[in-house]
Amino acid sequence: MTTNEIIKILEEISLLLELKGENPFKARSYLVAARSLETLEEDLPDLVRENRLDSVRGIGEALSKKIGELVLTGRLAYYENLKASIPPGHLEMLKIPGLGPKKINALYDRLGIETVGELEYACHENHLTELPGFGRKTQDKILDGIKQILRYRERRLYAEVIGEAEGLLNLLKGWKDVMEVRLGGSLRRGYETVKDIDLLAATRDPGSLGDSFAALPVVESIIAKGETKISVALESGINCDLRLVTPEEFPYALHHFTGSREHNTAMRGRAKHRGLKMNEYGLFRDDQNILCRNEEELFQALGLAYIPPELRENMGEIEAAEKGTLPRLIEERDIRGLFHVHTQASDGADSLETLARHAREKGFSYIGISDHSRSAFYAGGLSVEAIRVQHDRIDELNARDSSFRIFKGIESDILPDGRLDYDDEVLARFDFVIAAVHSQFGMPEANMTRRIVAALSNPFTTILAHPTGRLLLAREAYRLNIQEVIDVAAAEGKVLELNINPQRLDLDWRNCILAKRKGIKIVLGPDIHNREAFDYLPLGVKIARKGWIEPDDCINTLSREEAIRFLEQRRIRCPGA
DNA sequence: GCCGTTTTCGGCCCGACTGTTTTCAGTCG
Repeated sequence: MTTNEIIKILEEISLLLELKGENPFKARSYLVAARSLETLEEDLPDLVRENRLDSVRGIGEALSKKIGELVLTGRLAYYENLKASIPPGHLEMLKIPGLGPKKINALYDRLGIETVGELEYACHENHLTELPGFGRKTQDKILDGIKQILRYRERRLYAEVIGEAEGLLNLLKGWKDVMEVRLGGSLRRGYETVKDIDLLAATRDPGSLGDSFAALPVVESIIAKGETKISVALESGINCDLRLVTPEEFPYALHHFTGSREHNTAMRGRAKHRGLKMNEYGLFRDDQNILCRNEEELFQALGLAYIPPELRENMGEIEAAEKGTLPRLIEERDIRGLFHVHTQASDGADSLETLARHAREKGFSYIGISDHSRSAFYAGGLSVEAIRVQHDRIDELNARDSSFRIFKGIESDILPDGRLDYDDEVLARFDFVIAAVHSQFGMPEANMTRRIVAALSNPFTTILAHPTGRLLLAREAYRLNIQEVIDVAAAEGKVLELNINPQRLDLDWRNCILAKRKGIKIVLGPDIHNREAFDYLPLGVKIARKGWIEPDDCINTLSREEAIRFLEQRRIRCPGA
């Protein structure tokens, strides 16, 4: 059982406990443990075998035993019993807005409702209005909620939402009553998927601003509207919250509505510990607000360095901010060149010349071309002859312009047995080799891990592309011991790709944190199949920042000369090259 | 279920909005 599967089970137990009406802090403790497992530095089975699991933050005696059982047997009796004690449809019913554990249990006790379908039927039959604590409005809201979960996915890709969010932001910036406005929530934190758009505005006139916002043509319906918060459903199907505060409250509110919830909980705990109270309106000692003009001063007031929004997931950033060991996160202007670019020679839309020109115009100093290898026949993988033709062309272009460098690379399939796709003699001709899995995704974990480890151990491999193969909201990662892959990559001095295609964002940022700690270099790979993909870079950098990546951790920040040297050094180690 | 500069027991972050209520419970973030 992989660590990821164990994390999912802990999260599910937390929900099941809520449904059972257990102590909410008990339910939360399972979530805290799940977050800790996400950035575990050591191998989970090792920790279990050596009885050291309870040294992990948020894992005590009971959870240590339960996680141990999962690791060693792949099962957990406690979880199975818990699951069996609750109608399976109740978990799904939790997703309906406005329905929580108490109401779900009331529906079950009074009406015997076990599934979303039964609930929908009961609403149509008007049965909910008979229940104490329920009324006509609740019933209508539940029906709407059911329609909504059937109509829309729960989460969207960051890239799918950011355009609309920035559009609204810019619109609000132009309104005269708006003194300041920012994005908050998961969009500001650069989370890979988002549930809604959070906007925060400073104003002296919240009433009229709220009315104007609710009246926007893109607003399909109003979910909730009060003094400080307006929730609406947009025509695009995504929900948007606008929070309204005074300019004085803005810094505290910005921090509060940026989250994450886990980060906020830890921050408020820290405040409380120092005899302070923290909320969206201020930071108070007794009833006296401690003046903070911006987020920097707010962190300072709590004895912390400024924590960039991307890091606010309660994954060690508060401790680092206290000790002054926060990373100097990578920025877009640090990027000097790109690797993982496909041309018309395989499945790219643009020619080598067009891509090189475009990259130069965008201010880059180099690109690394990497078309597909011959086994990727579906993608027009390159024959040995086609490679020779491409290399001649690259040599010509490089000779013509010494200020810009085109590197010769290949995205070589990792064959099912772990070999790369060409003989050593051919592999030795490239400046760099990206190894990637494109077939037989369904292999058992041990085989897939062995396959990728073999590719990482190949001296010709420079980079491992999209290490887990996931497609966000569409396809799970292949079954893989990512811990082992990271360890081998570290030992072999290989580069791991953070593929910045918005659907991939793979390596996952949580694993970027682990890879960085092991000293592994990361490459941002736009996986360019057409010129538009150059626009992936802002999101790619944001996700890299979320993975605690600093300029020195990332090979895209190398200057042209440094990149030449970096790749040359790695080639020298290859036998026969 | 976790955790300890007040603690091995008793806390555990805090407030807005809604709907069904005459003072609050449930849900949400």
